[in-house]
Amino acid sequence: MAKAPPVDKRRQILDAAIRVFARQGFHATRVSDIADEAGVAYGLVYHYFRSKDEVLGELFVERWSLLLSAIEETDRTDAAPRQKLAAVAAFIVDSYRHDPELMKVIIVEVTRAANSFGRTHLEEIRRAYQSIAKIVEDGQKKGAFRDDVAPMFASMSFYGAIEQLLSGWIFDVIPASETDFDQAKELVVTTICDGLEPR
Amino acid sequence: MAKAPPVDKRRQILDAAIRVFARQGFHATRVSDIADEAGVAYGLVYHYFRSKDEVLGELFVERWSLLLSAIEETDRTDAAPRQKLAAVAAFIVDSYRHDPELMKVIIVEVTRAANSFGRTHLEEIRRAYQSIAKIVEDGQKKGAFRDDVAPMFASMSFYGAIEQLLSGWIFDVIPASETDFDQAKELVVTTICDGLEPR
DNA sequence: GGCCGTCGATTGACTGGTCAATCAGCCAGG
DNA sequence: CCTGGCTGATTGACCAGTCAATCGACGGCC
Repeated sequence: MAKAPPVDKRRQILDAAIRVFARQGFHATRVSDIADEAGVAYGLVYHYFRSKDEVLGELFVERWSLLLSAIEETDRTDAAPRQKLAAVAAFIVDSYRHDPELMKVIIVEVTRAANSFGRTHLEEIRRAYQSIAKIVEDGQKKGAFRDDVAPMFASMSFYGAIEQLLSGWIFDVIPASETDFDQAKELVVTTICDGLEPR
Repeated sequence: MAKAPPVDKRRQILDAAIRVFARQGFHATRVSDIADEAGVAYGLVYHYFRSKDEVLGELFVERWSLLLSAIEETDRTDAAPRQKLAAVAAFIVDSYRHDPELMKVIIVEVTRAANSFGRTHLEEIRRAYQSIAKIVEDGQKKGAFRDDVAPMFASMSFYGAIEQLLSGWIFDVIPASETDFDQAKELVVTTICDGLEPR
């Protein structure tokens, strides 16, 4: 018999951590909560990770590197700048649609918590802003975007708008249905590129 | 002799808390840190406040109610919708310029930490979004704004963009000089109202 | 004036409970 | 029988919140 695929306990712990962090928040979860949720002994968490922080760090890095690749990948495309922004927005919104718990953890505990834990990852977060800024800068060179707005500034506004929407969904401030997701993707881009005032 | 104005220890504690929270973050500050910074005995903090949370809560409510009034006040004005948004942006940016430490604490520990502490104040936070949404809705009725964007959605994008800029300043992701502040006020409004694409 | 009682403000040592992290071994598969 | 994934009781540190004691301003009373 082929040896039973050994359940990957490390993965099991990470997945359990997503659920528990999403439910209780990072600070309020004890390492024993993670172990219990994973159906694993307390000590095993420390066999695979040096600390509770490292568990969260791993979750963040896993997903953030995907985002970084997605942005940079998109930028290499020869699509119109506006389309590139649309692709980035779609990727982030779809990430949330696909795995809301993980995105909640990343946004709430890392991205928007740069003071405590996130400080460690500021460099990676900044890199995402920078990549989006590059798309904007490129659009300006091509005359597709007005050039009186600093690219980094536009990038922050764009990303900030998206993250605020995710936060709204996460905390039930605004409704979150499938159609809301699709509209959101489109409307962020419309808002940022066309503006609120009629053309 | 008029009796010397008794130093208001309560205020002294609140002001010390702003400094310490801004420096170390809420979770990392011990109540003794606040007391030390205020030059006051440990127990006195508990004389004036029921808990460490209540200290932070007080700081938040004090300032957030100002923001709320400012937005609602602005809305009562008969200025153009775009001008109203500009006024709101200016108020927030100026709040940061005037007292960066307090704004850092509010944003990092409450507004962007809705999971842990901020949950208690979700209602007040939502009210700010709602008030901004009202300005947008009004603008749509007057034909000043396109009406195919949900007001609440536009509001979240607008506020999210501003908050992201403040976060950028707070964590030194983007430079923060006096001229940056002034430009930011203007550019958020330009971006949101006119869009990035040339007219 | 001098004395005393009251009461809120202030002090800081102490307690109780919580958890992250360690570590001494267990056991299953080779 | 040996290796290393796995176990979970234990330890040690940390800290929020309590509380009993002291201080000092003020007013009433002789």
